[in-house]
Amino acid sequence: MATRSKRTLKETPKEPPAEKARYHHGDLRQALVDAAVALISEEGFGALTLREVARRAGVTHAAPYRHFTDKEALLEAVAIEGFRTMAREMRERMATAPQGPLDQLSAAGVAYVLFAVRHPPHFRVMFGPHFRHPLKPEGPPGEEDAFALLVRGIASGQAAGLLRAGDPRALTLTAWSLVHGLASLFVDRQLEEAVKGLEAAEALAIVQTRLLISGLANPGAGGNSDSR
Amino acid sequence: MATRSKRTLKETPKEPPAEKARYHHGDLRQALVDAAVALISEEGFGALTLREVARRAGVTHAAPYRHFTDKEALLEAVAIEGFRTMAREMRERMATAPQGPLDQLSAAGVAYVLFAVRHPPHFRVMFGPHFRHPLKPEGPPGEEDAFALLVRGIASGQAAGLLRAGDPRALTLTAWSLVHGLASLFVDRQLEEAVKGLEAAEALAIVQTRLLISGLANPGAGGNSDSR
DNA sequence: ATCGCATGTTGTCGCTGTCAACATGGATGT
DNA sequence: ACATCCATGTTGACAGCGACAACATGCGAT
Repeated sequence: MATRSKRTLKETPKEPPAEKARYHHGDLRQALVDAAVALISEEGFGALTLREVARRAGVTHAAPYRHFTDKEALLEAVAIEGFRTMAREMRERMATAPQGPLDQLSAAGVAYVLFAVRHPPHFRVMFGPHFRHPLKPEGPPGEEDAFALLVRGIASGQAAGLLRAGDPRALTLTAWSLVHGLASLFVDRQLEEAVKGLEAAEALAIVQTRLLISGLANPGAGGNSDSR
Repeated sequence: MATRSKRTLKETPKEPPAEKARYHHGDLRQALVDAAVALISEEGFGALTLREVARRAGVTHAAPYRHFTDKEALLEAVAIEGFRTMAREMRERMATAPQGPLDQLSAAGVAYVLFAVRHPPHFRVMFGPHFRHPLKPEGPPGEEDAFALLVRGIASGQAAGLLRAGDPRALTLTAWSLVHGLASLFVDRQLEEAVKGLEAAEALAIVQTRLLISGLANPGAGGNSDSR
């Protein structure tokens, strides 16, 4: 088997890029997470098996237990990776969007939906019925998670007088529900087959977030958008 | 136990209410569905086992295979029951609500959310990652499903000039996403623990649907609601 | 060079999903 | 009335899975 030699370490006296150790395998923990995501994506949720994940990672059936206490712990790692990736993608899209509060909010919402479309296994694990506790997002300290980004977007819009006044928590929940619902409908394939491409999903997400934002706009203000 | 003839194929002199048979057990098929729902509700999704379901129904471990080809088929039966119940609850709430288009739409949305809060196992199975095909709602002929009720609510609102003009499909998707997202967040326990009661959920759903509807209202029309 | 402990392996157990063969009894036709 | 049929339920079996214990290996600190 021409797989990557199990030890890339030979020398590499400089390998502190954080994360876990890399003893025999290299980075089995991450390899298991990746294998789990690929397996869900290819074979569906029912095919997710610790033993198959181990097989794909090239180790025996009990090796995963050195990194995860049980199957649920592996899924939890997938979920945490998903929360971090989602927040990162939202921040990235917001960075390349116009800086007005409403456009920022729209960018956050669109990125939320697109994350789900691009990473269905992660999204399903994050919000699926696989955990006992609600499972907090828990990103690296100093980084805003997806929910915080929405909260900030709503607050900025209200502060600028572009969004209607009122309990910001209610408006935030409206925005969150809309993007979460749209993302869920995409992932669960409830939408007409017409919108199956990534571009179609993006276009739909843009239409929906703009529609919502214009609905939540301050009736007293002039326009519906702050970038045109 | 009131018996009911099994097949409608032969003669069915006086028993066309359809449904399945009831030989030895009575109505094992429905008993298995009920047991599955109770099991998910009590022990969680991971505890759902065909053998445990059979145990709870008082039959041996292979009996379910006389009614369902496999575990997925049992879940499909749960999902179909859920779709029918959801549509029925929505119709019931709409029947007791004011008859204005916007109040009807709001009632449909609130009932959608409340169905999820009241029947989390059904909701999760309906929209979970448990099936290969999208799984069409499929209600009894002549009865509108949940989506059709939302479509009709939007169309009525637009026809009455109470909702903004535009592609009705876009507005319908907005409404569907909002209620579906709110329902999903409730079921997956992503919301603050503050709103854990049924009344709190209902109040929140009412606030959210009204907020959405006022956002989608026709700016040309006078008020936001048609019942006050 | 040595040793310890993290990492990976082997073997095992109970449980599950699924199938085949068998048993039972209610419905059916004459 | 009665023999029969077949839908329903049972028994037994097999492979695969999650999880654990005991064992083996080798990296890294000493």
